[in-house]
Amino acid sequence: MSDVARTAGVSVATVSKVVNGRYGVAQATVERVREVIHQLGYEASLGAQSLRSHRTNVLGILVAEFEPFSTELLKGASKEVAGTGYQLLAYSGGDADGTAVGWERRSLARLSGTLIDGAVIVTPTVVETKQGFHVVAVDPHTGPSGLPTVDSDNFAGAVLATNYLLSLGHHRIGHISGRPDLESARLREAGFRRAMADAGVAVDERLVRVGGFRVESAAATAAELLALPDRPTAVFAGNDLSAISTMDVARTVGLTVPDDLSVIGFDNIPESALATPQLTTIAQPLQRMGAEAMRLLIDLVGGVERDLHVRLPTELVVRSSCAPHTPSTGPDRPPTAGAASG
Amino acid sequence: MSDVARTAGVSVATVSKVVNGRYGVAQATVERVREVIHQLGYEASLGAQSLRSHRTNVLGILVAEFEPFSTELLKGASKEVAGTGYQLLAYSGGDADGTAVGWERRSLARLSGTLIDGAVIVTPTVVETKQGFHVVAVDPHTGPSGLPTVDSDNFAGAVLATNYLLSLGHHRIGHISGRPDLESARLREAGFRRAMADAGVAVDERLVRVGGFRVESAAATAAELLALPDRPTAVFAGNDLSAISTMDVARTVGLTVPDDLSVIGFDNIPESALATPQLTTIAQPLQRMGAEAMRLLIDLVGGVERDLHVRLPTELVVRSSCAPHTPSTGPDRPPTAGAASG
DNA sequence: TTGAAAGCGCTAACAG
DNA sequence: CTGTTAGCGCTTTCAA
Repeated sequence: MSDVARTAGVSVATVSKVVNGRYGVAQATVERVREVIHQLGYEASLGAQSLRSHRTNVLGILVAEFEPFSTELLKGASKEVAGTGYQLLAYSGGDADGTAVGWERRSLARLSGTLIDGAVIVTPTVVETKQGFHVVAVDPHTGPSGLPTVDSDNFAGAVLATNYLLSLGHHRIGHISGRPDLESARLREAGFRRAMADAGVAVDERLVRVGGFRVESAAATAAELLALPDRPTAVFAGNDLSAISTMDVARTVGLTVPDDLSVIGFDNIPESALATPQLTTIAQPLQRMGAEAMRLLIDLVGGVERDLHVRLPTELVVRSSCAPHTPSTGPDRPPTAGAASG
Repeated sequence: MSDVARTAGVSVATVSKVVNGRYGVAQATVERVREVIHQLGYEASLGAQSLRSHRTNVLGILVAEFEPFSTELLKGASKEVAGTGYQLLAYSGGDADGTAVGWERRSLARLSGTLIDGAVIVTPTVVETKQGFHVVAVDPHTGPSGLPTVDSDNFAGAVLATNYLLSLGHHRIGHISGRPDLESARLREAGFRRAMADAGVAVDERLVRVGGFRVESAAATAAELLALPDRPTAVFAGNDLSAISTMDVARTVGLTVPDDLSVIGFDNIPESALATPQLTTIAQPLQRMGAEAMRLLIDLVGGVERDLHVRLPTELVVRSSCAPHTPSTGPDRPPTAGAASG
């Protein structure tokens, strides 16, 4: 900026005024400075600018890592933000294995005082709101209470998934649950149990295990499940990543999906359609969730009064990873003719 | 930081030393300060820190917008960066319609003096390198020359795509080309022409039109192509987004893909498998490209001597959007009931 | 071993 | 209308 000032023969203060369109600068000066700025390709440093002004027109989206779930949100957020005059800054603050708790607090602390005017945080577990700084949570720990939130109807989705499996005649249904600290994971398990109860099918507790929503941990859990003497004939995985992991493990131990094992996921990340076989799953409107979260944040920053909680519907997407339960599928059932249907 | 200093009964200078692990602080003081930092949940402001120290351990990845192409790169970059001690900051600096030229220069100028130690820029057209700041380009304007670069073998991929269409018996093949300012787009068109020439098939210039790599512009181009009295029987689209757009347009004008029109794309973004019908395409190893770009950047920042250009292979992914050319496929025939096969 | 002071690039008050 | 000055939160001499 001092370069610009020197070249244009004015002070940095004047340049600053021109850059920020403040009143009180002669038209001729404005034009001269503009010209120099253009020539020199000057652009204000985000760091310095925000340090001083506490307003940057940059909105943050904080994630642990850039995986399919968060990048889908990002696509939606990006579309929503286009044309609003805000820019988007996505920050990945998780560490190596993505398990470190507290990344959300750290990232927020690093960016919030400066740099960004507000933030969307993806699957946060603990976030104490700094006052005067706006935060929106997507799929958080605490559920609807507390922070402004965007999520989907996890409970209903889980019921949908479980009922679908039941309707195919499955009874020994396993559930690989997600991160126990996430409300969504708890609701999915609760939905699973509700649907089973409503159908009068007892849940075998040995078939319900934590998978943690991540590829490696879910694979370990799936391996345990499938090694059981009376293994499940169907698995409802807590998310698509776990489901895809489960299918991989099934293949490894010589099981064919969906003939020997039906698998259903949750999320409908694009990767679920790329899996072999293509994954049947419960769709969350991921991009829309990202967009809604940004909209909510923009409204908050702009002081717009509005509903602080957005819940979007889920739906069943039938692809090829589930099949009717047949006698030959079950390790424990005596042969019965015909496919069951509910 | 002054809060911490006050609470711990020391000066901010001392706190800074503790935070940065500098020598010359009594062990007892270190522990006391650490304790306070922990209690207060203090985290240094990225903005202020970088303004002063010019080293942040944050690497940037600059994109025009978060669409499927850049988010795939992001996934790869995220994995590569995990465990290196760097954090990833993705910045979307494009404006509303994503067409504004110069976003790369602006974003770079805003972030480079401070905030990030180096950057990967996705599909830049013009970038003047500031010395002392490391930049890696993915799929750039200028091709291999100039900046350190990561790209894929666009020419070979285009030949692959065209030959595949040719092998299915198509002769009237259209090409919806990409952004003329991108080397990749030019190479894809060149590959198309080469393959056609090698096969002794003349290119009808009316069937080669700019689509610009984006959904809307490609749709307009596709509409023109399909409205031609002697429309093509197959289209090689410059990227998957254009290809999917083309399929949408085809449906709109009553054409069935692949029976009436074969479509092949380029990129293999996850969305291509979600399209109906599933898109046959040329795969670029997108995530690997993102990872390689980060690796290259990390090496540059770390002063490692290495090859500054990485080119990765492309491959044909056959799905369901292409079919053999049959007489009934031609536009000059009256519609016939029944499937066009045999 | 510690703290006072200067300054990173910028903006905001105020004086000229 | 313009420039001088102070200070955002931090790091870094340098003196105590």
